[in-house]
Amino acid sequence: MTIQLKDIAKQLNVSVSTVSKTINGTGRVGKETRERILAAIKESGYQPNEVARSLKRKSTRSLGVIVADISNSFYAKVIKGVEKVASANDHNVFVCNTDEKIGKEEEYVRVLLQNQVSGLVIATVGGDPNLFQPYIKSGIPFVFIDNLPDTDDNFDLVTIDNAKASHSIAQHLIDQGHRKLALITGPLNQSTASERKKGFQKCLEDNGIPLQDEWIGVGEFKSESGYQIMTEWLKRDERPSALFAANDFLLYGAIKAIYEKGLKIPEDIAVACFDAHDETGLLRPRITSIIQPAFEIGSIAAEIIMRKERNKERKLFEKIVLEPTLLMNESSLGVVDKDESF
Amino acid sequence: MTIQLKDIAKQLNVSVSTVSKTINGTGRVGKETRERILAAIKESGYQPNEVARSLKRKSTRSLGVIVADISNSFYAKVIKGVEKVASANDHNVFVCNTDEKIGKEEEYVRVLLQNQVSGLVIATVGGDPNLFQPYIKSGIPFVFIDNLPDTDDNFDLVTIDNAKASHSIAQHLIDQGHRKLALITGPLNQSTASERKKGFQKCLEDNGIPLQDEWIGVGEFKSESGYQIMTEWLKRDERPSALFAANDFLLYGAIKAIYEKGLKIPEDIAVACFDAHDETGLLRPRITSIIQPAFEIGSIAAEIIMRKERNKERKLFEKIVLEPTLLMNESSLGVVDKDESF
DNA sequence: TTGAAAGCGCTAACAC
DNA sequence: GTGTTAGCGCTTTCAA
Repeated sequence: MTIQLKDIAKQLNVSVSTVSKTINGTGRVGKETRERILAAIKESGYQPNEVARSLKRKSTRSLGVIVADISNSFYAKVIKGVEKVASANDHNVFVCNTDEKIGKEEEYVRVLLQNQVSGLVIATVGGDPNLFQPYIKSGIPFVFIDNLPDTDDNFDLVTIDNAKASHSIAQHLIDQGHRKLALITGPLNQSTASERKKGFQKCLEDNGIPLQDEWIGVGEFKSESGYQIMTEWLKRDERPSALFAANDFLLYGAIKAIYEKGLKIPEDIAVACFDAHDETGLLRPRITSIIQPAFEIGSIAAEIIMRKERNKERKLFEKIVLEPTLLMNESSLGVVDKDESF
Repeated sequence: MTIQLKDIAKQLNVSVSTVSKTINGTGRVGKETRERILAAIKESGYQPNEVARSLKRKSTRSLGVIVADISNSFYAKVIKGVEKVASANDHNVFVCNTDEKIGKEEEYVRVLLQNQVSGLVIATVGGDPNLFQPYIKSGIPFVFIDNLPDTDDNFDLVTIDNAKASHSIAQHLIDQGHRKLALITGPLNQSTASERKKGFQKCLEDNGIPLQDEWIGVGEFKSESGYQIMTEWLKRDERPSALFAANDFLLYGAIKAIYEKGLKIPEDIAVACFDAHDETGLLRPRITSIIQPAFEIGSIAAEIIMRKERNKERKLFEKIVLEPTLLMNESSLGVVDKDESF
C-alpha cells in the first residue's frame, strides 16, 4: 500500500487538485499551502505514479531504442548517446535487443508503441518495411540509424554514407598495392550490408579492377560467418591479398580462419573493416577501420525525437548524414607493391 | 487519434467488456462473437494501450536493470540474461546506465519505481545503502548483482564469491613463482572492489608473504585509473613482478603503462584480472582472468523477480552464489622461478 | 486561491 | 454470454 496523492491531501485537509498543482507547479497555490504540502510530500516520501500520469498525459516521457546487439560496442555507444539527450530532457530510455532477429524487432516495435513511448530510435534488421509505415503515418517519431528501411515512404534518419566510406577503405587497400580484394558483408536486405558492398564494387570499377564475384561473401554480421566464408576461400588455389569486412565481428571470424591456415596479416592478407573499436588497446594486429561517430548518431537521433515531441505539427523529416573516420593501421599497411603479378 | 477498445466495441455493437474479455481470454464469450471481434481487431490493427492496462493492473509487466556501464561486456551479458527470462515471461526490460555515478543510480531507482516496474536488477555503485531499505520493505523485488549494498537488511542477491575468486587468482600467481604481487582495485565502497582486495590479501597471508600496502592501488573501475596507478608505480626503484587488477578496464590501463615503460608481459610483469572477455580472439597477450557467469547472473536475477511477482507473499530472500571460472593464459604463464630473490 | 468532478483507456466485478 | 459500471492514480478544466 504505497502512499498516494489523496493520502497527503487528506492528511493536510486540502484537495487532491491542490496537491497536484503544487507538485507540477501548474495553477496557483497559496504560498503557505504550498509549503505545507511540499513538507508533507518530503516527509512521507511520496512518489507520483508515472503510469497514471502517463495515461492522463497521453505520453510517457520515454523513448525506445532498438538495436541488433547490445554487446556490440558500436550500439553501446549509440545507446549512451541517446541516453545523454534523453536524460537531459527528462526522458527515460527503453533499450531493446533484437539479436538480429526480425521477429524480435517486430515485437519490440509493437511493445514499445503499446507502452506509448514518445519516439523510437531503431537499427532495423531489414524485415518488412511496411511494418513501420502505419506507425510513421500516425505521427510517432521513428528515427532510423545504421540501416535504412527499404521503402519509398519518408522517415527520419541518422547515418553515414556507407557506400562512400566503403569506397574509401577499398581505395586505401588499392593504394597499398592490392589488386585481389575480397569482401565479406552482412545480409543484403540490410542497407548497411548492401551499401558497403556497392561502394566496394564501385571502387574496384573506378580503379579498373575486374569484379570477382567469387570473392564477395555474404553472411550474418557475426564472427561465425566471417570464419566460415574465409575458411572456404582459403581452400582454393588462389587467395585474395586483401580483405574488407563489413563489420568487426565478421573480420574477427575471418582472421581466425586466416591464422588457422598459418597465414600472416598483413603480409599474406591485409585486412580492414567497419567499426573495429578497440577499447583495450591490446588488439593485434591493430585494425584499419572506418569508425562511425556512434555516440553522435545516438544523440542526434534522440534530439530529433525531442524536437518532434515539442512540435507535433512538424511533419518534415530529417536526414542527417555524418562523416566517419578512416583509421589506418598495421593490419593493412606496410606491404606495398605486392601482388602486381595479378 | 489511435483506435481503442470502445471504437471496435461500437463498430461491432458489443460492449467494451466483451471485447476486453476476448482480448485477454478471460471470462466467457460466445464463439461467434469472439471471432467477429478478433477479426475486427486484426483488421483495424488495434493495439491495446499498455499504460492504461498497467494502471488498472497495478503492474507494468516490466523490470528494470541498472548497471554501471553498458559498454562493459560483463554487464552486456548480464542484460542479455535478464532479457531472456523477462521475454520468456512476457515482460519488457528497462536498461539504465549509471556510468558509475551514485547520483544517476539514485535517480534511476526512483524513476523505475515510479514507472511501477515489477522488480529491479541492480549493480549498485555503493551509494547510501539506506536508499533501498524503504523500497525493499515495501515489497518491490530488488535483486542485487555484482555489488552488495552495505546494509544489515535482508535482500536478494546473485553473485560470486569475490574474495574466494580473488584468492584463487592470487594463488595462481604465487604458484607461478611470484612473490612481489600488486593489486589495483576499484572504489572500496563497492563490495566487489573490497572483497577482491580482501581475498588477495588473505592469499598473501596464507602463503606467508608480507603485505605491501604500497602495491595496493585503489581507483575507479576505469582504464585511466589503471594507467595512472601503474605509471606511478613504475617510477619507483622496485616494481612488482605480478599484477592483479580487479577488473578488465583497470588492467588494460595498467598494461598501457607497462608497455610505455618498455616492459614485457609476462616476462617483466605477469598480469591477471577479473572478467577479461575477449570477443575478438585478438587480444595479446591473452589475459589470465576470472570469468563470472554473466549471462546466468542476469537470468537467475530475473527469475527471482518473476518468482516473487507470482508469489507476492513470499518474503524470503534468495542469496545465490555462482562459481566463476579461472582462465589461465599467457599473460601470467611461463616465467616460473623468477623473483625468488625477493 | 481552492475544490469538485470529469476523464485518460482499460479490466473485472456484478447484474442481467 | 453479454453489458453496466466502478474504479486504477493522476491532471485539469471549471466553478466557487
